[in-house]
Amino acid sequence: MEIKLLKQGNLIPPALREESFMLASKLFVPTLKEEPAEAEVVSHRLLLRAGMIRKVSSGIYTFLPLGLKVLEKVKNIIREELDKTGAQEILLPIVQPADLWRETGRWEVYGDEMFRLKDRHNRNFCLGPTHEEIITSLIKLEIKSYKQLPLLLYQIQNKYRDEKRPRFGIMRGREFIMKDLYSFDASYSGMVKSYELMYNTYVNIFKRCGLKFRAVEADTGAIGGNISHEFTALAEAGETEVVYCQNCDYAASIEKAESFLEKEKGKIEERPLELVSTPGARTINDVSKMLEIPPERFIKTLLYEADGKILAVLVRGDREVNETKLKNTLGCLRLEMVSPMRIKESMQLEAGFLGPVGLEKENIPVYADYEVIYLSGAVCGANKQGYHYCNAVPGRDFTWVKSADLHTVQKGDSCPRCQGILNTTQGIEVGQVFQLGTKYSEALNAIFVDENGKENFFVMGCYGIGVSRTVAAVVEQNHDENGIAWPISVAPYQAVVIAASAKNEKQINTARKIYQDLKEAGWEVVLDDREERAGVKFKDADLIGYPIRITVGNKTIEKGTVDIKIRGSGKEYNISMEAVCSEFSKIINSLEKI
RNA sequence: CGGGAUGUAGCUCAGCUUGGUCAGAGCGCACGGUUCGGGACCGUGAGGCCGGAGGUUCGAAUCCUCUCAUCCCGACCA
Repeated sequence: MEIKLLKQGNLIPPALREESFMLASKLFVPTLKEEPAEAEVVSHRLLLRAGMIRKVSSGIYTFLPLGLKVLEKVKNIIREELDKTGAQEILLPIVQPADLWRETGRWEVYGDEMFRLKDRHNRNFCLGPTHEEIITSLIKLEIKSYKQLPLLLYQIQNKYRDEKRPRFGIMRGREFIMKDLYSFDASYSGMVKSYELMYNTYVNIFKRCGLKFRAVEADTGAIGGNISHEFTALAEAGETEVVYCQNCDYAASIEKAESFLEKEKGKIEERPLELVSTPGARTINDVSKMLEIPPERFIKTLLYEADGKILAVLVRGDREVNETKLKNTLGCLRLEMVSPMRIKESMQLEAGFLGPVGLEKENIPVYADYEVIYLSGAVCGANKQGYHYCNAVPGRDFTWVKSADLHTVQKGDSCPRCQGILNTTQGIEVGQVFQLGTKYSEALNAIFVDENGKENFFVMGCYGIGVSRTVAAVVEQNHDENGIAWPISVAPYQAVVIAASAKNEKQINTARKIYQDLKEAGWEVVLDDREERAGVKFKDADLIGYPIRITVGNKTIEKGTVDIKIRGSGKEYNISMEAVCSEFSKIINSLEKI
């Protein structure tokens, strides 16, 4: 008997089942009046307070109904734009065998950041931090001919990275949702076309999500490949620094950004090397003041340990070493600065007195930043406690094994393209696109046959969007002191209809009518039917961030009108009840254009 | 992984220095009443073995040791 009922779906009354999702009295949206103690950044705080997410463990979150709705909106925008390009959606597994990762060498490279696990047979697996291996092995088995190319495949999937320090809620989680797309082409030129297609698609996707963003040149990091761009949503809370030119369209991530090399800037008349006593001056600033020579005429010497080998890096005194560039120059896996303690123990010297002169005798290879080798008389440590050299000339007084771009660009530097002035800004990296080439297809021996019957490696690209992070970025850019103000495109619902007093039958019936009309017209609307005071419902509406709020109350009901308030702009309209549906469409249209 | 901090009611916190009516407040929740277009008010009530384990003590939320968790800064990172 019970089974029969279940089959017929009669256990829940149809009316309740249908409506409970859109009645505020039934919606599972636990809003918080007070600031959660655990949250620091705006998006984290507001997503918690608006009842959209809850923390389960550090960096691991549950999405509640409204949070999930937003997530799905973003996903659908992504799907729509990608499907337009001919890309096809698939779903790859989260649990992946270690063997596959050993083939590309990344089982080792990924290190502690990878969640690893064993099955009951003691075989090694990981929770996928990314999916190049698994998709390449799929393509290797299934795609044989150039006639099947190009192929664009994507998935939206949970990814796992055991971050050393998860933070900022869903902005940097250990479990997060990502869209990743992989392109397979028969040639490099084909790959570039796929890359450009994706680049343009990303622009459309992030525009539709209502984000202010920039596409910047980026380092390729652990994914590998040559050319890459990051899509960075501009936000104070962002963790990545972006460099851009005030004059031309050059923009790059701080890891990648270069500055124009001003060879003549450091030129002065060469003088003989001079040892000067600088007791107690441990920093460049100290010595600079003591000798009255500006920091840009200093050479900063830093010791690093790269894959177990000690080396020295030289940058100008006013510069910071860019460890990403250094890593790329050295081609090493692990890079760490040698601690001042260790320097003191092994060289009987405080780190502040390190210098390049005589380092070759110590068998320490020297890597010099380009800017350093154009200095024609610099101050540097003398490798002797309490002493510095003046007038050190590169090539004359010391040598180096390699010179390269090793410094981090700073605000005010010159643009490498046009020599305009560079500026910096903070951002949230919401997407990144890579030209991978054949890195993975070679490692996994993934081959197709071309039109001449010859075997070739697939030429690949990969393209990621942090979906959950994008949600956080949207909140960072669209909020005020009262809460979130969702762009219409990703809002969990387009509107809320509030009966100022739910106990007033006339009000609640009118509100219900408007709600049903809008719903029938195809809009996503919530009816706030809770028996709360109006203020409570307004506060919640602002916090949750419904783009449009329709209020039915005593102020207007006698006149046969309702109030419509736009969350983003704060604009209010008083319109007649009959016109609600048509006005609503107009308002939505105007909001979509913004 | 280094540095700092915090764990007491669903949430935000007080109490810990000086061990003994210290199991507290506000919000939230339940019930009753008054209110009703910007997080109202009054009353009543439910709810916590004070993160966990060990120790010191006649007695521990409070002191000591260990441990776990969380957050912040740094390092690290598609």
